[in-house]
Amino acid sequence: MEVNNPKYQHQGIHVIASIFTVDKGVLKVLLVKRKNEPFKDCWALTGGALYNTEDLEDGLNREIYEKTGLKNIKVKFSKVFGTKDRSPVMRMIAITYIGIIDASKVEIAKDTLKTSNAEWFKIGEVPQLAYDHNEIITEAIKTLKEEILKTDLLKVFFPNGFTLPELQKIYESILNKKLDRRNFRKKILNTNMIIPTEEEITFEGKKKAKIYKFK
Amino acid sequence: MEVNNPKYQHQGIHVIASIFTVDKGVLKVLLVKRKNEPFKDCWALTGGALYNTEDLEDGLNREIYEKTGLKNIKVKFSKVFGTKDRSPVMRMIAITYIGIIDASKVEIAKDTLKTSNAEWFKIGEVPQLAYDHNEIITEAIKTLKEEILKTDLLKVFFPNGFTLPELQKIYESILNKKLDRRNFRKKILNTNMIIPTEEEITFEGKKKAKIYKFK
DNA sequence: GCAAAAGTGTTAGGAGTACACCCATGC
DNA sequence: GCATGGGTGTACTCCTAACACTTTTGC
Repeated sequence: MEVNNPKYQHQGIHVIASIFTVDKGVLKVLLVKRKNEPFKDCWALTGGALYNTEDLEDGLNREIYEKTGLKNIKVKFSKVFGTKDRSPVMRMIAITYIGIIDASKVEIAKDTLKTSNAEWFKIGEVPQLAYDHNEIITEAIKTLKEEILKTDLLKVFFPNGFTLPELQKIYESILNKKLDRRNFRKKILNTNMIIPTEEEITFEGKKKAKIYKFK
Repeated sequence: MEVNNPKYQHQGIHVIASIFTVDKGVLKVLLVKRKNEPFKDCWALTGGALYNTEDLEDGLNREIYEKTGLKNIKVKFSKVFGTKDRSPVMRMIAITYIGIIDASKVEIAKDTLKTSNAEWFKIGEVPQLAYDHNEIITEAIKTLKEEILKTDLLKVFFPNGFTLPELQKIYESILNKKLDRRNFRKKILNTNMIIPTEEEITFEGKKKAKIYKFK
């Protein structure tokens, strides 16, 4: 290929993460306010231009760190966005991911080199965002709902184990629907992703609940 | 973003298709021989550098056309390949797709501006390819096996309808395993993707078989 | 009449879903 | 003793997978 062929010069790769949390039973997504053009002062997802020296997920983690101070976020691929006009500056392809963290356990940097604010927004109260980030979130929520039942993404909420009612609450918040307690137990125990411990704890009720852990 | 920042200058996007066919019960993939560096004279998948003026699938179809003469191939997204060293020339991200055509119904251009040959290779007899294309094919076969049961990708083989034994043969060739005739019928009829016609035809047997069509 | 393929039905197991009652505890 | 949430079992449906015999027809 010809490195300087104008037909495909000035292209770049965005790596973008929709970082979610569940806060008091409500699914939220992390947005940052941009300091720079394009879309100066707009809210946006975390992410940015991939460097030549980085693999995709490494670049994404650098971007997340630069814009929020968060380190080593575990992400899962969601979708590719590549329409030719999605960036006003130059041709950018977006490789998008989802991640989930426990907002109560981390400190988000509100002011960085590139951002002037950072907030958790409820799904449904997300403002108009930079680029095609609104569309990216829509797809990210789909991916999240699919992945959550197949993976241990929720581990971040429970470093020291969890009771099934606790876990179910998180599932319900993300899927945005009530689940039957008996069916949830059967399903989650059948996945082989979690194992019971000998410990018990009282969570919301008066009766003790058994503590489980992710494998 | 700074257009001339060297950290993310000279990046590009590959759009790449693993184009499959089934030929006498054998799954094959289309490869072309490259005329140019890098990987001059190597076999490779169809595809190439996306232009700034094109959406992803449009660019892919242009590349397929330029390298094989094939037009309007229906493709499905497979996977993203983005390790930093996957191209020796510059930083390239590959957005990969699968497609399927009936090799007996098309003419593949063997000599083009960019290719000196084109051949169908049996899966398992694919040579060492350019870039990471061997790995791309491996993933593409996975995607193909998943998509084939959910989509009407196989329509291309049967523009005038098909009998269930015929369709089953193709499925078996792609999945690389025998299927039970009764279970296959039940499953495929349940998908609601095909409808029976009033016509019948003899295919391999002596008894007539009913002709179906994709919706 | 027989070889070769087309067509068909039943059963068993697993996953999902709907649903109701008892248990342990704090107050 | 009662309110609150934790824990459990059963029945139905649907999907999957295994499996054997009859039908048609060309030779």
